[in-house]
Amino acid sequence: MPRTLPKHATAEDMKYVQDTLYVISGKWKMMIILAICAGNNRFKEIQRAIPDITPRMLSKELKELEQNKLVVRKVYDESPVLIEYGTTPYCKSFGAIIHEMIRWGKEHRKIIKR
Amino acid sequence: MPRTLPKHATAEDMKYVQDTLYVISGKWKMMIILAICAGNNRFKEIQRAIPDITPRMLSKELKELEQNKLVVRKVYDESPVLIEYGTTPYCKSFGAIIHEMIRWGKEHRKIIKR
DNA sequence: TCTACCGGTATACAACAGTATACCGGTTAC
DNA sequence: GTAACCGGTATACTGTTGTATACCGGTAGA
Repeated sequence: MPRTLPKHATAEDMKYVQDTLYVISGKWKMMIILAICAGNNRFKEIQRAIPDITPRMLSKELKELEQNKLVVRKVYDESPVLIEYGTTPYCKSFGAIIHEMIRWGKEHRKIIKR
Repeated sequence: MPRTLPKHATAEDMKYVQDTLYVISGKWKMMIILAICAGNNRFKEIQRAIPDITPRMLSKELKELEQNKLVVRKVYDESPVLIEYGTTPYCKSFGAIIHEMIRWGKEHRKIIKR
């Protein structure tokens, strides 16, 4: 893993970075993913797991996550119909970034505090 | 580098992630950092290097980057006074995340396109 | 029948991020 | 003196993001 800034990052590279940022931007997206990973798979479960989120935001963010294939929405055609959200294997590829962010954020707080 | 999502990420961890996201959020921050890395160290140089940025935004983003110690503002007391922006060694610790984002964004575009 | 849960949607609004446009005082080059 | 560059600031606006609050039809249990 390189520890220097890319000196020759192209405009193309920047687009990729912006894409990645776009996909995870949004106040609740990360929390939603983690809530699902923690076993909250139904709409109301996720809502309860994330105290202050409104159903409107949850609905909206879930749709975006689904479009970006980080989350799948499964409909079980029982009665009453059961809906479950799950993370995709692809979503797990996100792990590296999340861990890097935790590490960097931790470090950052130390740096800023002095 | 772990390739799975953190199953037991704490609320604390989430704060760090949000912090990291906060520091690099902003439409122009990444481009500003890369522009400086590419050798554009003066205000107007950076402005010319990033075609559509307004001086207001450049000023604002530079201040935030300075507060977060990713960028330093050096004043050379010649006449006329010369001001130079530079990235900090700390800023380079960001490299890992940028590279991860480029990699992931590239991958993501493939995934989404099919 | 009444209440409560499910998976959401509708409408209106507030807050924040970003843009457009003009301008500032100081310095140097013609 | 006047034009152009430097490093920005001021004001007003637009656009996007997130919030608040209420509500929907369908199902299940008492």
